[in-house]
Amino acid sequence: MEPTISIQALQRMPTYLSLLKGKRESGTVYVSAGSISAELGLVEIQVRKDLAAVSDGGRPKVGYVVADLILDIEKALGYNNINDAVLVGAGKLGKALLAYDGFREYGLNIVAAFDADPSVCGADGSGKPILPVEKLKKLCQRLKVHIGIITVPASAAQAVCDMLVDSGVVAVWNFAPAHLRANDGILIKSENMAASLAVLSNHLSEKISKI
Amino acid sequence: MEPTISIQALQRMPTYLSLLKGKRESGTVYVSAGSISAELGLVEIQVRKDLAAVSDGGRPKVGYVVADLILDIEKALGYNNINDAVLVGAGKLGKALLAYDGFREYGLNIVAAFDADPSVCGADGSGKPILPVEKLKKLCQRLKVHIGIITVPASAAQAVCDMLVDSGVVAVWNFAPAHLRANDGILIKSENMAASLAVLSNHLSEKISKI
DNA sequence: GGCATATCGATATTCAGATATCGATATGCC
DNA sequence: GGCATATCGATATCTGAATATCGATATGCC
Repeated sequence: MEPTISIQALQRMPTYLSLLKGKRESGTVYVSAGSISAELGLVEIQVRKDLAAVSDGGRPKVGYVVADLILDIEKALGYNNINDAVLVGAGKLGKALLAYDGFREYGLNIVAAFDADPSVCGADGSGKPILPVEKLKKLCQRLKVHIGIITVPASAAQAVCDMLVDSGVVAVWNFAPAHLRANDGILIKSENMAASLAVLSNHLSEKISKI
Repeated sequence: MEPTISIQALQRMPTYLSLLKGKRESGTVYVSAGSISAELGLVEIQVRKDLAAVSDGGRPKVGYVVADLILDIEKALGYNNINDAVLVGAGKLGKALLAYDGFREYGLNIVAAFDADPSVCGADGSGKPILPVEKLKKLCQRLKVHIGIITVPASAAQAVCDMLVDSGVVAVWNFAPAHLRANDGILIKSENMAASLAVLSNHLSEKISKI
């Protein structure tokens, strides 16, 4: 194992995981790559290759043991050790993410939010504190936080990113519509809605023009 | 033109657009692929190839005319004609998107939200109506809405997707952590946070294990 | 126990996108 | 006007992911 899974394969893992957990609930013990692919609308080959990258528990004629496969995937994803994260930018989106507790399932725990505007600081409805951004570095270092979530306007995003990296963060989840740069070894994963909209919009304009 | 731009290139367009608009504001008239790449931290080649896919206005020694380039990109993306959209699932995320008015800039206008739960229906703080899901099809057909946004739980996502397609939607923006299927010609763009988290988490577990 | 079959794993092949190379062209200086 | 240079566009190579092919192996029936 440990053959560095491709990004795309990694991104499909949560889907497998969710399907497998459903199967486990309903008491299914074995599952084949073929049945998974049929249920998810993917091609069998891809499922098999993805699973091969994280597990070697597949047996011909039988398939995979559901419970084992779940553990293998979770291990590959690192969901076992819950990761603490900080969030910077307590605007609308920031607060929505802060209040959303579904991330725990994926091993993510937001411990605190930060904002440059002191008027929004204080306790949030979610129970998580919103702190002045000056306290960011200290808290990250004290709690050994390695994940930072950016929900500030685009213009401030790069500065916040630098600040996070300086505080010891090695994985950044960026929701600002900006292209961020950081040294090697720092992973930046952008949730760029503008980029998605570009794809949708382009598809639509091609589609409509054909009508 | 019209050489079907690659998805990845499309997704980079909003970044270019935002940079270019900044330049236009500040009165810059010409811009070269090299300077763009430097400012965004990309490689020059890629910028040139991306721009070549949407514009032929580049002149040696001079570069591109900022204003023309903006128009070319917007034309390729179809931002000129504002697209109406409906949103299904007026939960936390749904309401946040509904209230966010920044999408207009990208040519997207959410006209109404729908929910299966009648108790959340009515007027929203945003001024957009939240309607019972039974009215979805009629409204889509009447207003010729072609974009649907899904913010329901994963278990309901596929059903909602089918319903949208049946109502005439050809581009689906999916925020549910589920893999959706639809006929050819229907574009499904998923904003899968779980997938992103998988990448972050995996990076982190590899990183930490090395320490 | 042997054979048919479901299913996996390993090894090609193909494809799309990213990167590199090189020639072409417009500008500006001498 | 001619030459140096910035910058573009076209073509070629490389890389990584998706897809296809085929042999290997475990099960269960006869």
